[in-house]
Amino acid sequence: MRYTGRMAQYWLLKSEPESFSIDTMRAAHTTRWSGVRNYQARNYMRTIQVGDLCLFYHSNVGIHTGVTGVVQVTAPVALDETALDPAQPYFDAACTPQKCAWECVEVTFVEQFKQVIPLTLLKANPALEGMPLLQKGSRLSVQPVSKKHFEEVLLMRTE
DNA sequence: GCCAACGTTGGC
DNA sequence: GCCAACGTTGGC
Repeated sequence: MRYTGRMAQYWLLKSEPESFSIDTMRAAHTTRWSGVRNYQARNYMRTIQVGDLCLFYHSNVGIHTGVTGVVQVTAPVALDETALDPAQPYFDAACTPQKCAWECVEVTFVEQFKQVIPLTLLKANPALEGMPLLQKGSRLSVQPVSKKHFEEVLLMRTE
């Protein structure tokens, strides 16, 4: 798939596949990217716009760690309702429907790579130098990706 | 499972 | 507002 059209911004969304994988994402087709409970990640989320493209990253899975696909933002940032529900793991007692720190966007599945692009390969690619994901200590589950780096990652996929 | 890096909490 | 203690993330 090629990406053309309006000027988009690019992001990387992290998920442990045990809790939400690219397979689940593909099956769901569309989902709200809920559960982000970090202010810096939340701040990035607030600047995400409909049409923006996101690399889908599997974290914390050893050699399977890496970029697994692409999703696209299909609805703007809004209240993360999982913060209001005491039954949810991401419940936040400080949140009310009127006032809540946590927000999320809706994303829609675009593509799943035939093979994961592993973190080791990303790190070995000089064209990805400076990518926030590759910085030491980088833990943000929502982080920006430059157009150059986004396109470079797509060049590394097998499909 | 280890542990470095980072974030949050709370006593003072 | 400082900072020690604690909790979480995530690569390895």
